[in-house]
Amino acid sequence: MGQRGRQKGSVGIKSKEAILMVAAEEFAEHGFHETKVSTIVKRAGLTQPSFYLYFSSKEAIFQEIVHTFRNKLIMLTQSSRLEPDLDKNILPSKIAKGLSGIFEFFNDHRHLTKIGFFIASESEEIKRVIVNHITKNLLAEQQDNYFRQDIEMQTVAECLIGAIERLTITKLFTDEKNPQQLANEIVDIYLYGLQNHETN
Amino acid sequence: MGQRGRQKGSVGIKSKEAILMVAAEEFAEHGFHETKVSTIVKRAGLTQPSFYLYFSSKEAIFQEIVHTFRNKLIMLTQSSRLEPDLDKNILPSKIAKGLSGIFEFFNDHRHLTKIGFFIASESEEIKRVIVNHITKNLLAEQQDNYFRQDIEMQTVAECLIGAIERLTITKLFTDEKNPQQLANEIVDIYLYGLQNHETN
Amino acid sequence: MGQRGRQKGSVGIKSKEAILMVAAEEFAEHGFHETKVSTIVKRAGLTQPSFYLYFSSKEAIFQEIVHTFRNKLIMLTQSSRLEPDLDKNILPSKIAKGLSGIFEFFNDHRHLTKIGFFIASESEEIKRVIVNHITKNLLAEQQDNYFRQDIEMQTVAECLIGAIERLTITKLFTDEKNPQQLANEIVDIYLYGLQNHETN
Amino acid sequence: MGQRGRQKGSVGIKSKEAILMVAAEEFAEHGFHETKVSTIVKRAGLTQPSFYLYFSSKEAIFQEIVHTFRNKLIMLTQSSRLEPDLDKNILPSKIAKGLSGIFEFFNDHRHLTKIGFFIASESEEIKRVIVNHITKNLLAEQQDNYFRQDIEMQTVAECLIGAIERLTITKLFTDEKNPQQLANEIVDIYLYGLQNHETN
DNA sequence: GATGAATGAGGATTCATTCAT
DNA sequence: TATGAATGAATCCTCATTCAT
Repeated sequence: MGQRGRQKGSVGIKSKEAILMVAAEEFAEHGFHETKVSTIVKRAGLTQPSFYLYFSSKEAIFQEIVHTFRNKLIMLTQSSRLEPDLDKNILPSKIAKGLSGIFEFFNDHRHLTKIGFFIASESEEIKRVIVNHITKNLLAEQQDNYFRQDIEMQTVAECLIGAIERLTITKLFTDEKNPQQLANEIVDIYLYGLQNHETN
Repeated sequence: MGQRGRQKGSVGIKSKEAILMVAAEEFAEHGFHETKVSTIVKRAGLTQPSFYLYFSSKEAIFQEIVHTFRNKLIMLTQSSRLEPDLDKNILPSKIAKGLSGIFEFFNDHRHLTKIGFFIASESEEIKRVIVNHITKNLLAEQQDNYFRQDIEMQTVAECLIGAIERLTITKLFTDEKNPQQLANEIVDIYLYGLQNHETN
Repeated sequence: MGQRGRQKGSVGIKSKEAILMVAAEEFAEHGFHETKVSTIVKRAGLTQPSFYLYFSSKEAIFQEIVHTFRNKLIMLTQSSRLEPDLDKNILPSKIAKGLSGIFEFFNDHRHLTKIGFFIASESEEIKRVIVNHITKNLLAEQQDNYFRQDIEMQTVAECLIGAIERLTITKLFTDEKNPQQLANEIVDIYLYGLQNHETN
Repeated sequence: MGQRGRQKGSVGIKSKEAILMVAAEEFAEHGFHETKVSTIVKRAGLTQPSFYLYFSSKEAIFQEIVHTFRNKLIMLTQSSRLEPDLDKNILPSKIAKGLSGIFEFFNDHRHLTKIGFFIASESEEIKRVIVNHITKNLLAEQQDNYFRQDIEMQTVAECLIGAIERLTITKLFTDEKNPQQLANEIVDIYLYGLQNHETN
């Protein structure tokens, strides 16, 4: 009621979502080329022409998935800006919270993450988005003297993304550790370093 | 007469190496599926059947490249075992040396690195090899009390690999930084952390 | 209650005519195969299933259009029979009138003409209809001694149709000349020939 | 001997020609869309991939055929320029010769003619080429006073092409008349007209 | 050691058409 | 009278791979 025109009914929406869901899984698991449209539609309970009712091509649905991931990720980072003037004692937990948010997000969207972070050719650009975000936060904190002044923060951000990436694959997606744990460990390592202070 | 059967002469070797070289470049740049045998041989100045004189399949040449990378990498790690009982003061430079060795290696084999580290499906396994190697070294040093006792070294190793990975792509392969610089920065970050010690 | 079953109401008729109109245009412009049912209905403001409410197939609507053209054309030719015993002096204008009638008709039904005369596989047969008609008229006039006796009138008729065809495309449909002009020119050429009589 | 490099051997040439031959026949008989690549190669004794060894697409082979026709036709018209200063008495036979050359050509290349003259979308442009050629010749003769001065020669040329077109289809390709006959009849009609001179 | 020629196998995409509402 | 949703049936085309020389 109130909705008119070529609006897709709920049935169509369901079909489209079924396709998207299956496609994400297939792409995540087998990559772009080894994923067949025929497989996607079969698993979604449809036939090939139906696929083209909702997506103009295999390339298009892949892009749609990548963009979904990218957009969600950008929203996540934007909602997690560190406010300034925080107490130094709670900085670690603040950072941990940000990191665990990312891990949480990855955990909740495993297929999307695999695609957008590891399979898509845009993955480099997507990572750059987060690196920039992290860099910005780190620089602010560095200026507030929370961090050492002699470190290049973009490099740190790259290291962090790398760490996140690896831990996501080897610990998070294998269910060995949860987002909170991973965030804490990263904070611990990156904030205090490996050096043994006691015997220092 | 001294040569029997499939013994490859120098001409054949040259052809094979031409193919391998081009293939590595193509695979590195376009990935496995988007690299066509026809392109490889064309660029190598040969024809398609010749390809199969040297490699049983496209899959096979890809594997050969991946294994070359893997083996070289393993050799590298094995040659860089940290000897025990080192002076704490030179530990950082020792570690940096190991890291810069890795970066050096990656730098010298950019195509292979892209393939073996980012494109091959075995890349996870390959990374595991290095992670294990690094972990072993870190554990030894941890037991020798050089490092904090409360940190899980495998996690550190994963972080390191992630950092190496990212910096390789974003700094090394873009010629922004050289192996030595990257190694030093990593050591600095991971050893001492971001924390501002002075104001601590 | 007075309407039973498939009786088409005025709404349906309008839809059908909208489809026919668009279809004629599309077929005329793009030919049979390059015209898509989806395009027709979209332009007619309807959906694909509606199309099949009025036409059993794409082939069917095409045929309907072709037959419409064919029938109209036959009606035209039948209404333009030359009455016998006409004055020799007005023969040219009589013929011109017949020809201009044809051009007029083509001009008023450009889409139909393109389809029925140039696109439909039945176009040959349709042309034969006119050729026969023209031949009949020519023969009558030939017997009445208005025309040379040593000419095969069917050949003349074929030539005329060819001329009409070409001039329709290149002069009429490009709005370079009007039906009357074209008719006159044809009469002039065919009746008196190219030969220069004065210097003869 | 003397030939080196990527030159196609005679076998390949034969295959390509076989494909071309069959394709011309199929296109001529069934049109572009109803002609399937699969049919062409099957009839040529090959498989589908072989088709793409010689032609980049179905569209491409069609174009190649059309261009072949177009080029041959242009060569024909260029070789048949009417020399000036001819005797008025032999003008008819000169013109007839030119026409019969065209009919001859069409007769020798029936498939090509059907494609290039009736099926290809470029057919209009191709006809324009000949119309221009004929127009040029006619104008020259008109200036030499062989023809009436009060006739628009481009219109005549269009009529001639139309006549040729129709007679080709209905008389030549049905083997009812031969090129010479058709040429003569056209000359007779167009030169002297239908008018009965005797009773004039 | 090399190639001209050919192919098996498969995959994306399109389009006319229909079903259920 | 009309449509959202779906599909059967093709068709073009690609690519790794092989055969015969």
